[in-house]
Amino acid sequence: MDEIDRTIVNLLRADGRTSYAELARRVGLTAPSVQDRVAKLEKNGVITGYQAVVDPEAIGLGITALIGIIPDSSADHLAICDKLGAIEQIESCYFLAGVECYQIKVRVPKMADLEQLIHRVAGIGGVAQTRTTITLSTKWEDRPQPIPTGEVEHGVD
Amino acid sequence: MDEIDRTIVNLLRADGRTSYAELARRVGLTAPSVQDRVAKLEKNGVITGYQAVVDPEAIGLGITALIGIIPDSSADHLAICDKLGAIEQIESCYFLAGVECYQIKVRVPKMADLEQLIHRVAGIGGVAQTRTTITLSTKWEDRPQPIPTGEVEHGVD
DNA sequence: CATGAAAAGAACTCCTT
DNA sequence: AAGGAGTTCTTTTCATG
Repeated sequence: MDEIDRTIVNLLRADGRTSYAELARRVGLTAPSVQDRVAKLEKNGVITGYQAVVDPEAIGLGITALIGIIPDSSADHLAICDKLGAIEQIESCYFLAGVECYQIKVRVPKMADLEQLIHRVAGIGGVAQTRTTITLSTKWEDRPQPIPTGEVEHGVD
Repeated sequence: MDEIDRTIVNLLRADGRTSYAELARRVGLTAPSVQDRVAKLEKNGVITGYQAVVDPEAIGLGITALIGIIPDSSADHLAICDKLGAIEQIESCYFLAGVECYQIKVRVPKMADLEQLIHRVAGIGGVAQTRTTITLSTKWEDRPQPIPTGEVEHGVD
């Protein structure tokens, strides 16, 4: 992971469809070399995939909500995660250092869907309480930040 | 936005580098037709971009935190948003229907960076209080959910 | 709105340094 | 780890139904 790799990753985060040829021009290498580097970045788990970024409102998911989840003290967390994972409306799920052990972000078309979803989450075994907050607007999301230069090991080379 | 468009968007969310040729095979059209549809989806704001998905830990951003922000009653929200937007460690920013008007998600290499960041946020004019929660683990993030079929208008065609 | 053909460019593999 | 050459595939444009 040198300066060139960092540049490649930054470029691919800004535009995931940048061609190897274009990347090669930007970093001053040839396409096969860049392809080689990208393959290694993927293999080493630095780049884990590529996604089209979609406007949720444009596909009928106009309502976004954050739900904090408080489990029972004796809750089975593996089971809770499994059950949460099965709910496809949950876009992200964090395990937190707080009373609300989990925070999930959900997207639904209508308020009625949100209500149904909350009941479903609240009904999961081991879930004591939920707290839902509606997002009124998304200022920004998934904004890539530059890779810090002071670097860290990442396993296999 | 018909069934074919939905399939294309779903495929591109799952893998943003899928070629037009491959998409064409999957939806039973030719590459130029698919290219045409994708161009329209981009033009209409359904697809807003493409991103490589990067493992934050692998690039030295091992610490993720959620920060709730409570503003003064008389706060200038445009100014707050501007100041928050200038902080590049903030990956996302939501305006919420709650006491904590904003929730931001930040990523930093070290705890010392988080501390510095909290002070910076707390120092923004109009910010009365912040509440930071460390994420102990990310169960999943940015998981694309299928596009609902009962559809919604999205402006220009 | 989709297709087919044709030209340009990119990706991929192999091989050399 | 990078560059060069050659092959294959894709992208892109354009004319047509």
